[in-house]
Amino acid sequence: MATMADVARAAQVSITTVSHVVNGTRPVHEDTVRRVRAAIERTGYTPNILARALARASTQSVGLALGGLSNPYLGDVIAAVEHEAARHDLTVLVGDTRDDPEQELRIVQALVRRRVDGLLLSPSPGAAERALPWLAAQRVPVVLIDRFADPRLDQVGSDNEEPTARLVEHLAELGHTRIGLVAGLPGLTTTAERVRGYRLGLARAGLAVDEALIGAGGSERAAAERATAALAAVADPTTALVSGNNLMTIGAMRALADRGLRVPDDMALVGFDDFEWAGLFEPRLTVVAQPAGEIGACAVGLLRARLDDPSRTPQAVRLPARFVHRASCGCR
Amino acid sequence: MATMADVARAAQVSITTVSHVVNGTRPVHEDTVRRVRAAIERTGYTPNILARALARASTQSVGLALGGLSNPYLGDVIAAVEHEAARHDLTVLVGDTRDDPEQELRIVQALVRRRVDGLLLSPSPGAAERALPWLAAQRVPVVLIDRFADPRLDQVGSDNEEPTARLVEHLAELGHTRIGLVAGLPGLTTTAERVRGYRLGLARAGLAVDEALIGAGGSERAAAERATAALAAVADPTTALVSGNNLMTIGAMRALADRGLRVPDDMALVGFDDFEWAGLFEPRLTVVAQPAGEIGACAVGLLRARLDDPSRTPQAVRLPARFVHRASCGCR
DNA sequence: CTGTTAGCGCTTTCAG
DNA sequence: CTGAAAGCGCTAACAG
Repeated sequence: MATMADVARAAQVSITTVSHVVNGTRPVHEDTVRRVRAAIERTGYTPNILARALARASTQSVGLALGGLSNPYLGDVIAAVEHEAARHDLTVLVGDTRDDPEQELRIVQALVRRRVDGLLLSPSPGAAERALPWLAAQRVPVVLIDRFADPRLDQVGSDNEEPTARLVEHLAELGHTRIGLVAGLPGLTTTAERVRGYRLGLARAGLAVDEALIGAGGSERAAAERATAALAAVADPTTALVSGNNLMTIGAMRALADRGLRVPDDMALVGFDDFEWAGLFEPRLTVVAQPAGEIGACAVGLLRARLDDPSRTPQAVRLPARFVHRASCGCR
Repeated sequence: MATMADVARAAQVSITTVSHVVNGTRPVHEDTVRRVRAAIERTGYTPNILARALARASTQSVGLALGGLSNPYLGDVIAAVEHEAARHDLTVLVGDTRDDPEQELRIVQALVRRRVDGLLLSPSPGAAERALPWLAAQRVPVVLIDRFADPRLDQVGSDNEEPTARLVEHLAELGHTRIGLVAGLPGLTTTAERVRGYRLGLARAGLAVDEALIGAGGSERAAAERATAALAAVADPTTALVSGNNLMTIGAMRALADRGLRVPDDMALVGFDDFEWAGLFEPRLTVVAQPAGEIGACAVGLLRARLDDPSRTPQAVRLPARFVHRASCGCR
């Protein structure tokens, strides 16, 4: 594969000059430019960006470490991050932490070994014990995305409490008094905040909290199926359910369908997270949509800001979620 | 950030020795190993794999360029490729060609600039004019995945013709005589093969081909909606539909629901591609499942084989698809 | 068992 | 407007 030296030889100029025409880093006589470009063409030269990164001590890339890449919400976040990064000539390297602290550490290390300029991380429960301290020791610029974990770091995520409360209130207004929650993984700030929102919503509606109606959905589909089945079977059962994220919503639907319960007639169902097919299911799902695009863009913005001023004081940004009113709540 | 030189100094050994204990590339006295490991610990050393790649002339990474990363089928392929790659200490860099020849070329170039050791590419229509010739000129090892395009390259994909024929025959056995096809993007080998399978299935069932029943679904949801609507409205309309891929199946369902047509009673629907939620829709979808896992693993295998013997003769591998019988075909 | 040394391909002073 | 040369962090002969 052709190198700059090959091009230089072919164009009868120094490597320095080739470098400068490739990067536009200093004025070069236009005839020379032409000769160099021709030589590049002729040799089929393709820059080696590893070598460039080594010499420049910057890879112009950022790492993005998330848990559960197959989650469509995260897909939107990835797309947004890549879009925003591309606008600033940054490449994105993504890795899946699987929300496991050890795997998270491995992924984060892999990214740092690749010398990403900074890192966007959705901290797993346990990040504070493994990945975060390691990153701090390496002095790698980090911004936390989607979930919050450490005020000493820049962080950005959706508002969780208020929108969840709103979901509950909506159900209460429809006359429901036994409203269950399929809650996410304990240890995630998002879970805690959404549970808080659930309690808040009940309180606002003048409803008491029945701890038996808070099911452990584990942030994923299978556990949510079990939790939903349990919630549909308690004494004086629930007539409405709030699900804590998209995967659990799917699980809840599956569990309800399996027991012959129809949504919304037998059980109203609303959830956190919108997803592409939420409007395709029957009935169409009423949900709270996280601002995935804004979150991704904001995260990149925060990282860039920190990159060019490492001593900036850390910010925590909350972005508002959107209530998407469809039919699964029981409204016509 | 600590370098090998820092570690060497801290451990009072040469850089060479540090390199060898880090990589296990030659025997080192165990006391020395201990000293070096301690120094690594102490300095917080993290290897710079860019520098390593530059020195070794190998990045131990492969590029994976696909069209439409949000497609769940491709998600499975990606997971399989990463899994198989990881087993051989290879990292995967993925890029989205959006099935656009220009974007495809850009992505492929970006990957080569990163000096991936080889490339897995799902060729867009038009790859033969842009990306493929460029790659050939660069002499980058390439294996084509999912779609076929050039016998001079290694290629691997699903069997398309026979499974599609099987879908059609199944519908015919159920008594359908007006069977429509929502076909994919022209120019893709997968599309052509599935259309061929459709014709073959009709022939085997003793049914004539009515060209009016072949709709242009464009391989994506929106076009498939339009095509489906049209197929449901032709004179002597179809009573059963075969969809050419997962996205188009979604579009077909949407279009049918919008016109109040129930599956399978008013219109039977079967499709190519299984996807996570195919069993969640009502009715559950009867589909042909591509062997995404095997395809991904095989692609990595072919690339590795070529990497260590560039003069190997190119192989084209067809992997069998699986018929997943559920309810949308109208069977009880 | 360990160290010296010459690169890998590129950027970037410094000098002209 | 152009070039020589030092060096980014690491690997791998080669020599001992």
